[in-house]
Amino acid sequence: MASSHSRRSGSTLSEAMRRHTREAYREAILEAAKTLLSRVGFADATMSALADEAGVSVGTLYNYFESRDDVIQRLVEHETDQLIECANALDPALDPLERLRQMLRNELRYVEERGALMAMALRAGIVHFHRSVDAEVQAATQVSRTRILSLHQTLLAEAAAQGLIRTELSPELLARALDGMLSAFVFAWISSDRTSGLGSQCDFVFDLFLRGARCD
Amino acid sequence: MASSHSRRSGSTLSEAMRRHTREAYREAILEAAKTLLSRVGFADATMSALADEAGVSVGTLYNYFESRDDVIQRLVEHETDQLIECANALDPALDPLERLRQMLRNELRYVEERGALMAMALRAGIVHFHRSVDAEVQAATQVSRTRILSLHQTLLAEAAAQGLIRTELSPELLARALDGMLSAFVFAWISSDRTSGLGSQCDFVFDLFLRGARCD
Amino acid sequence: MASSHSRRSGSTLSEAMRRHTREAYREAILEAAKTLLSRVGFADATMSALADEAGVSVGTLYNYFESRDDVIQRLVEHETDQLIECANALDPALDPLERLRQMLRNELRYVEERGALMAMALRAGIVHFHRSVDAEVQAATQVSRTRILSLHQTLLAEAAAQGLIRTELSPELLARALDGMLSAFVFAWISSDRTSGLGSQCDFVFDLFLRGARCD
Amino acid sequence: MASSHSRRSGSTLSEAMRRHTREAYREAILEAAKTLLSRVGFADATMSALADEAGVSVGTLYNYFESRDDVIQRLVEHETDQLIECANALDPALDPLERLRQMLRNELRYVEERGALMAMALRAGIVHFHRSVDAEVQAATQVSRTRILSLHQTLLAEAAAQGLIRTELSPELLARALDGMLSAFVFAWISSDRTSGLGSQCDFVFDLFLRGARCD
DNA sequence: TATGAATGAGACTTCATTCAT
DNA sequence: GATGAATGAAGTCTCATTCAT
Repeated sequence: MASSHSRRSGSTLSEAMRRHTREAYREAILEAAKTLLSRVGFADATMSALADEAGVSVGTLYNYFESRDDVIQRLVEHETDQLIECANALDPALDPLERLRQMLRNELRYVEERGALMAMALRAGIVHFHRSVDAEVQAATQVSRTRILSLHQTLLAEAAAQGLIRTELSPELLARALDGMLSAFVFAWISSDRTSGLGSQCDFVFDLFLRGARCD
Repeated sequence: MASSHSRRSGSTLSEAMRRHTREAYREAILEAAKTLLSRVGFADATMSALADEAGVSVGTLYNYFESRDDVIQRLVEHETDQLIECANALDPALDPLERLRQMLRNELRYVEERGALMAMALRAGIVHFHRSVDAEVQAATQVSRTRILSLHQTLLAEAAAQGLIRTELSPELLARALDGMLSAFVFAWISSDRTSGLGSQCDFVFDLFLRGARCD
Repeated sequence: MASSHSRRSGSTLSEAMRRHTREAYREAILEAAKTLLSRVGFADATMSALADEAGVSVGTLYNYFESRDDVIQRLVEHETDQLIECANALDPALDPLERLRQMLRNELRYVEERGALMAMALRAGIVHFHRSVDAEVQAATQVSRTRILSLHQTLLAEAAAQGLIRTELSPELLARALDGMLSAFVFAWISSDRTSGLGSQCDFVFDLFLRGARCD
Repeated sequence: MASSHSRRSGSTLSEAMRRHTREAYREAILEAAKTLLSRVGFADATMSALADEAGVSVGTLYNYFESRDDVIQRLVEHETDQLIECANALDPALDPLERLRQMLRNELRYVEERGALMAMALRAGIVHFHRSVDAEVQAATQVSRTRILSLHQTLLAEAAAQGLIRTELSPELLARALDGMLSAFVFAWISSDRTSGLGSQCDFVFDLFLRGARCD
């Protein structure tokens, strides 16, 4: 009745519904992609396997994404967004180092709960190595990774400004080192049976980062 | 008919010769593989490309290696062997931390000089992500990686025993963290134009590892 | 349940209206098809593109036509009808050769104005070559083509009867030859920038044809 | 014995043999392509069908040609070469018009004997219409077609110079018209059962052409 | 009836591996 | 042993057609 006018931008109801459905599909496919990638790796995450995982046909994937690379790229962005959302939710009243520690905990928890492989890829730029994952995707991954790294870096710079950490150390290099350590633990966790709490190792890493290994 | 060589007799001499020749071929192919992988990545390192690089035919590759995966696996092992050889050549009179620092320097120099990609694979288990690099290869890579890690770990344990580093810290976890930091710098170097000296960053990392970031 | 329209009763009025609407839709779709085919060729004239061009949904196309091939077939017929309509509108008082000349001019103008590709298909049976344009469509195209040819042929036969052209030449073969010449010029025009007037070349062709066919 | 030296460009025997075999394969594939295209049209001449026709595997096709388009392009060139070879074999002592008539006869005989469709494509530039027959192939086809047309055109120009045909008619347009007429008969022959002699119609066409083009 | 998302057969192409010479 | 052409499974992507809303 009300929707009989095909005015531009009108059709509020069914239009919204359609958009909502589409978005749900996209999300479902990305979710399936994450699961699949975690299970079989980039390598065997073929479009056919992804279709199976998502419970749709191959053609449907191409109704929502332009190509295999597009799926990966969107997934990387999607995951990054979620990580950064977590980070932004931190209490700004805390001192920078405490906020950083919380953020790292979040990231590790995220890895544990959500999807190991993607997070790892985010951390390590691993997408780089896969055939037919072309330059654009790699660049996008690089961007995602940089977005997270700069959050860390910013907090480290703040900490330096407040005299909490040594000022002669470049925040950029510090962030890189810190990230590397965490990545190593993520790798180890993934290669293991993934039972031990990954989050609990955050303190070890962060403490080592702050105090160093040397005897006082 | 004409192949009188393959008689049973007189094996000692020609046998040794044959073995020697075979070994030389294997080495040459592995060398070519390293070069090729460094240049084009796992993705485009097809058997055909490898044959070209090595200056032999595709068929010949299969006379020396069982499969593409086998080539990769042997290459990883081969490279690991060389790294460990370097490590073993270090002066045992030095204190453990100094030996460790030297060893890390070696590894970084190795990355710079020999082949970024392979070294990275060694450090990060990246082989994991490539299609058709199957479980066995991944396991072998893991083993290689563990062999290097345990050298680091041993030195850290020694250092702890001599009271040079905090004893309440697990050498295993310390080695993992240290490795992660270095990996991060290797990644960064590879992703950059690879001009800045990678070796020079060893001290930054090792110093950070020892002293920590915090103000005194 | 709600669809009270499809009751058996009161068919006359609404039935006519429905039929009229349907016909309008069909025409609109065929018009869109002609435009699209002229612009992008058979190859890229997908059903989706046709739906866009016609401003309807893909599903709607299938409410009016049985298949993609059906659309093409009906289009060919439709275009042929129009050409023949033009031909029938010619002044019957003129002598046969003059009527033929007018008809050829009409055809060429039609090509210029309406859609190069379709017309070319009509003239040359090109539909034959496109994948998934199946035998039935080809046959229909052939029929359309033959309908036009026979008009030419009829006029030539008339001309022969009136002693205007040599009678020992088969009107069928003459028509074929004439058609071929025109096709060649159509092809050339299409392959060029399509700026030069195509219609103006009609006289060259027809004159060439006549001075050969004409009685001495 | 003699071939134990792997000198550059040496290995005369096996090298020549190999080249010969390769060439034979290429020819066989092109021959199969011609047959297949004649039978099923461009449309259904898939690589898979071509492989079947040639009695090889799909992969083998790609050892000899870069792509499907490449096959078509080479085929067009190949056929053109043969046609032109025929033309060049004509007795230069004959007068131009007689040479032209012979040439046309050759072409028609060629169509009858060798492969209708390809020849038609050559004549009509039909390749233009097929999806995924890209610009380069079309250009190549155009070139091939032009090569043949210019031979005709040259002979017509000669004839004009010798006062055999009207000089006020452009040889280019004459050639085009002549070609169009022949094409029409080729089309008709192909669309028919292909039993009637095509070659025999040459005289009809050429006579028609001449009595129009000829000086009074 | 109109819609447009889902479907899946099928096209082209790649490349690890085999095998006849 | 060395060679390199043949093989064909497998991958990505397209698009005519169907069907639930």
